[in-house]
Amino acid sequence: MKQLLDLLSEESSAAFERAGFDASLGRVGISNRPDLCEYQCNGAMAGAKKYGKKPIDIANAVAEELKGTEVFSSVEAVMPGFLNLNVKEEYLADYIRGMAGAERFGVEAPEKPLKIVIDYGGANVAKPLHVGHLRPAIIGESIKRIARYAGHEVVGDVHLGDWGMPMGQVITEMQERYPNLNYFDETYTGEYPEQPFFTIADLEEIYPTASGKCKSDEDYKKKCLKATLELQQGRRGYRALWRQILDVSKVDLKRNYGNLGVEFELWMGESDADPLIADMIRDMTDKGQAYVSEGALVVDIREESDKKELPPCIVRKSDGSYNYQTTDIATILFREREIKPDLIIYITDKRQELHFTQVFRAAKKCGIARETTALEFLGNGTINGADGHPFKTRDGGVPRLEFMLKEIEDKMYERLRENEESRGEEAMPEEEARQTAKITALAALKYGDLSNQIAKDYIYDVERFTASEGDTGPYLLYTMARIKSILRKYRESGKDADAAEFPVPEGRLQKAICQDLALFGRMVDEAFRERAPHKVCAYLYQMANDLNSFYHETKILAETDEKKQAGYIALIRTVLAVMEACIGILGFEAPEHM
RNA sequence: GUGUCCAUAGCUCAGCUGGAUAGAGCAACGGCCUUCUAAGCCGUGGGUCGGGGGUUCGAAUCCCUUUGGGCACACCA
Repeated sequence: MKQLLDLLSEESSAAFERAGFDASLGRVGISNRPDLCEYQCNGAMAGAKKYGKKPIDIANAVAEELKGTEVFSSVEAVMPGFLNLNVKEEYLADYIRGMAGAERFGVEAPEKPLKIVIDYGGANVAKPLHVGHLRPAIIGESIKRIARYAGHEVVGDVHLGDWGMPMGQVITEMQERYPNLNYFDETYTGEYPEQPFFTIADLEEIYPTASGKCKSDEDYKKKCLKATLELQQGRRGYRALWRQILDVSKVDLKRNYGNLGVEFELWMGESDADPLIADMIRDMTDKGQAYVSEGALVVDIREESDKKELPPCIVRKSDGSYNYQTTDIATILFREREIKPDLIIYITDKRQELHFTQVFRAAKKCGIARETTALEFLGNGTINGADGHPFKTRDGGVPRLEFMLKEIEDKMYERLRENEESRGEEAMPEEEARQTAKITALAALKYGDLSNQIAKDYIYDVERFTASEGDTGPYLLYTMARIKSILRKYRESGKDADAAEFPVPEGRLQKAICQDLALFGRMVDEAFRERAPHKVCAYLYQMANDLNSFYHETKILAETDEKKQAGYIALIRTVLAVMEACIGILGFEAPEHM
């Protein structure tokens, strides 16, 4: 269905036309002075020059045309030329009834839905997830869901780091430790064991060890580079070992992403693009797009409009191996062949922007990405500690995701128990309390992250995110738990909460809630267009605020007028449903009770 | 050095394609639990929107400049 503001704009635009002005001036927006009106139109001022009239005269003329419409309850032209509008309660109620009865609250799929690939994992095989993976995962999952809700066809790809130097490092370290294993025997031609000889815990120890040695030991680093190259060139034992490392790692990664409420449709990796690389490189070379420079094969990606000379894109290193620019370009080729997307969105730390600029340009220049495929980089800011520097553990290490989650879950569990006690309630069974704490913790973490703009850094503060007050995830869930509690009791009294009809709002608070509800579609649209989950957060917070004010003032279950009560029930039921949809596209859930 | 992003209340952040008196939360202070979850609600105080210029009827928002900071800048991802 059409968005409320569009409907209001149509009314207003028609009035501009009837008064002899351009319809485009009629755009209606939300009032920035809620004390004066609900909606406003500033077109009279914009049109003053064009028509050589005073803004207020235009506004007055339009206001005259708008009087007596079905839509507005009041229309007022005020100096210097604002058009202040209020909407009829009945109109608003009808609109929301329409929303409530429609699929996805009236959010319509676009005429031509886009096929979108979102690349937001970036996890590396053999390395546990850490702070750095948190934002891409959370943001990517949310953008994926927003895009899907907006009616597009979307798949998320984890795009595992399974083909670069870290693989060579792990293999090298294993070879150092267990040189006699037949994986390392180049003359061996038999089968390799089915079961890996190592666990995820081993990998988590081996990789950092190898990585550390590389920094201090040149010879060791050379071995790693060599192993990487040989792996990529297909050395049999290495491939077998690599496959096992991959399998062990994937199980662990799936579990960890799962705990974050993050799911990928595709578990592709850099290695999946590998078979395409040789032909791709040959093609680039044949066409003269790639040439040798300082021993490496590069693609020039400079453009006239550049303010700065950009370094070329290296597609093959001077030692003959491929780096992540190669695999990223080959991955685009892979996606073009297999998926043919209209849009690929990459979500990674914003520090990688130059890399993606190079990759995108090279892919376009070499005709690997079609003209019509939009390649988009969405760089996220870093998570900082209280000191404003990248978040670290006490001893200066990189915090692991698992431990961060655990910390925040424990915090929520504590709060839950404290609140039960202060309310004098019966304590929840242990298992339920843990589960509730888990759900709430994830909401606290994700809301704390997503309520910030993507590109900006933010300060990670467990105390603040889990806080019992303010603009937090728990606050939203608490609001929802309150609604659920009322609905539950209403149903327990034998009444049908779903049968209640949405009421014509009475009073300021109810109307405010209705206005919030009516803007849902616009919010989804905006959140998708601007890739801005924080707009969903802001919307939710506004909604929760208005609902809580209403909640406080109106005793719903004590209401003796049954019809009135049913109206209240319909109101809060609708709010709950919309809030559910919102947290759904943010990527978290609400508990029944907290 | 070059490019790029950022700078809004003591702290953490919003501010919709320029619009009326720049908004929230935290912290501070003052109210509200015999009634649906007080993880709540209501209120008070707190701002030269980093500085300076410009465009405009109108600028936190657009342009220029300046200061301060983050980040990136050929074979690591």
